[in-house]
Amino acid sequence: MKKKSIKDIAQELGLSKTTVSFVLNNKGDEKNISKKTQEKILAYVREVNYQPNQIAKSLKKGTTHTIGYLVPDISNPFYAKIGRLIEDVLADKGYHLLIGSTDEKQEKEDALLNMFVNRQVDGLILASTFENLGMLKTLSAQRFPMVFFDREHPDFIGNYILVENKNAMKEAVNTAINKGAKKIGLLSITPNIYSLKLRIDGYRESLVENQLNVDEDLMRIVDNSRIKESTQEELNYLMDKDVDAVVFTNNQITALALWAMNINHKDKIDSVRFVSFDNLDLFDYSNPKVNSIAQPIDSIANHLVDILHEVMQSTERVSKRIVLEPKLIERL
Amino acid sequence: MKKKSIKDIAQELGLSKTTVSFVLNNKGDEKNISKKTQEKILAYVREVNYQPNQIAKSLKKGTTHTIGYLVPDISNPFYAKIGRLIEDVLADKGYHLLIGSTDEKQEKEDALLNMFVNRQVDGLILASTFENLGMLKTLSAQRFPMVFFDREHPDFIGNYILVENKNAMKEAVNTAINKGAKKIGLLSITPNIYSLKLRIDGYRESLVENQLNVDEDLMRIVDNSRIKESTQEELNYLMDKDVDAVVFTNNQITALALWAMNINHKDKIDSVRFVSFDNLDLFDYSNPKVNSIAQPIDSIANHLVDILHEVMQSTERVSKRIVLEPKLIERL
DNA sequence: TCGATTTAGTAAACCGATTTAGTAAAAGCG
DNA sequence: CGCTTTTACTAAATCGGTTTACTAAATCGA
Repeated sequence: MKKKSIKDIAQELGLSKTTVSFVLNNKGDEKNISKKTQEKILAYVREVNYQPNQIAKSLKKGTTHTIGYLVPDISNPFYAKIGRLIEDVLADKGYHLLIGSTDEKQEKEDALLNMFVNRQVDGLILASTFENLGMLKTLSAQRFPMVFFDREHPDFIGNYILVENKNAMKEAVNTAINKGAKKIGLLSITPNIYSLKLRIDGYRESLVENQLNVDEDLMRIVDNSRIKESTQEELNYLMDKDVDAVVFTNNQITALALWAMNINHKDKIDSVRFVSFDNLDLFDYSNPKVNSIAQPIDSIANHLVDILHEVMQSTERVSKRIVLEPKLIERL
Repeated sequence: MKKKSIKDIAQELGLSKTTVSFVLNNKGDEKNISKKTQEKILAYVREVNYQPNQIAKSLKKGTTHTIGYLVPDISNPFYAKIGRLIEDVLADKGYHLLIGSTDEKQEKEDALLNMFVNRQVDGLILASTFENLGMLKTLSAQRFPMVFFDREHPDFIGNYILVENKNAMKEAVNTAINKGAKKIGLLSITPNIYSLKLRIDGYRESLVENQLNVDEDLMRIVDNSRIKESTQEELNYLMDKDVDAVVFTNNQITALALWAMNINHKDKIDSVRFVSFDNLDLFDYSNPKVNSIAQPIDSIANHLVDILHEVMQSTERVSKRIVLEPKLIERL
C-alpha cells in the first residue's frame, strides 16, 4: 500500500491528472470544472486521505515553503527561543524551519549555506559570523531572501534586525556605577563580531563618562575553544583583582561565570555585581542575581519574519536595518 | 544568471546529461566514462561551482536526507540540547533537521506529522505526546522510520530511547530523606505522559519504603495552560504546609518554581530541599541549589541516531527499547 | 578475418506534481 | 440553421535530476 499519487487518483476516478490538480488547488471554478466533478474528486481525496508530495510540488514551483535558520548554536537559549517564536509565526503561513548550527566556524557556515541553497529554501534567517562575506555577497547579489539578526557586519549591506548595543551597555554600566560599583571588570568571548565590539565600547564609554579608570587589564577575553575553563580562569583573575562588578557581553559567558563563581568564590557572591548583555530567565533566581540587558525577543522574531516575507514578495532589492531597544532588567 | 542545471553543463560540454550525472555521482569508472571526459566534467563543474538541485534529486530518489525532529518545545533546554547533539551527528552523515514544536497539542502534532511525511523526510525523531496513537500506528504500519525518546506509551510498540524513571526518582527522593527531609511535597505538570506517571510512582515508593506518610494533598499538579501562575500558586500552597523538600517531575516546572521561590519565599530558600527530574546547568548556581536527575543526553542523542539509521537501512521491522540510566547530581 | 566483447557514450523514461495549449461538445445568438 | 462562445476537460511539456536500455566504434580472441 504505497502512497497514492495524483496520477493514481485520476486513474481511479477516470479523470485526467490535470483536472484533479486544478480541483485540489482550488482552481476548479476558474478552470470550468463542473461542481459535480469537483465534489467527486474532493470526496475521494478525503476518503483515501490523499497527501500531495511536497517535493514534487517544490520542484515544479521552485518554492519549498522552507526557511533556513542558521545560528551559532541552536541550543543557546537566546537562539532557541527566537527559533521557537519564528517557528510559530512561520507555521501560520505554512512555512517550516530547517536548522543549522555553525559553532561560529566559517567552514560550517559555508557548508550550511550551501546546503540551504541546494535544498532550495525560500529564505534564510541568520545570525552569521560574517567571516566569509564572499558567499553572503554572492547570495545577496542573486537576491536570495535573507534577514540577519543579532550580529552585523559594517561591510555587508542587507536586512538587519538588531538591538541597540552600545548605549544599552553604557546605560547598564552607568546603573551599576550609580549603585556604587567602582572597579568594574569585563569578561567577553572573542569579539570577532561587531555587536560585541559595540558592547565593549559601551562599557568603555560608561567608565569614561563616570571618570573611572579604564584599565585594559580588567577587560578579559576568554578563549572560545576552551570556553568553560577559560572563563573560570579569567573570572578568577578578576576576583583576585578585587573588582566589585563584572560586565559580560553575552548570556553564554554570564552563565559560565555564574557556575565558576559558585565553585571558586562563594564568599564574594554577595559583594559583587553582575551585569549581563542578554537576559536569561534564570537570572531571577541565580546566585548571585544578575542585572541584564534583555533583548526584545518577541519583537525580534516578528520583525524577522515580517521583513523576510517582504523580501520574498518584492522583486526590488530591499535593505532594511531595524534597531530595537533592549530593556534593562534590574535585579540587585 | 540563473542557476545552472545538469542539462546546461551537458550542453556546454557537448555531452549528455547521463554522462555528466554518472561522473558527478562517482559512477564514471563503473559506467565506462573515459578518464579524460571525467576530468573535463569535474574541472568544469568546479569552475562554475555547480550545485545539484537537491529537490530534483529527492524526487527521483525518494529520499531527502532530512530528518524530522518533533518535540513539545524546541526552546526547552532539554529538547534544544538533544536537538543540537542530533544535528551534529546527523550532519556528518549528510542529514539535516526539519523541526516542529507541538506544545503538547494533539492537533499540532498531527499537522506536523503530516507535514513531515508530505515533505518526505527519511525518518522521525520524536518526543510524542501519544494522544493520537492512530496516526502513529498508521505510520508504523507503513514502516515509516521513527525513533521515540523521553516519553513512551504502553500501547504503542516502537523504537524507544528512554531513561529509567521510577527507580531514578525513588533513589533521588531516598537521598533527600537520608539527608533529613521528612515532609516532602511534589509538583508536576499534568502527568498525561506515562514517563511522568512513573516519576510520580518513584516518589510514592520512596515515601512508602521510608515509612513516611504519603499525603495526596502534598502532590500538586499544575495547570498546563497557565503554567507560570499555577506553579507559583501550588508552590505557595506547599510552602504554607511547611514542607522541607519539594520534588519536581521535569526541568520546566523546577525552573518556574525557582523563580516563584525567589519572589515569594526568599526566607525559606536555605531551609528547603529541591529535587528535580531533568538537569539544568543552572542548578549549579541557582538559589536554592537543586539536586537533579540528569538524563545522559549525549548517550540519548547517539542512540537516537544509531537506531534511526538502523531502522532506515533494514527492511525488517525493528522495535528496540533502550533504557538508559540517569545520574543523580547532588548539590546540597 | 569475423563474431564476440568491451569501451564510451546517449536517448528516453521516470519521480509527482503544475501549467500551457488545446479540443470536443454544448449553449448562445441573430 | 450556422456561427461564435462557453463549458468541461485533457495531452503533453516542464521542473532537474537518475536510471534503464540501447548503440556505435574499438578491441579482442581464435
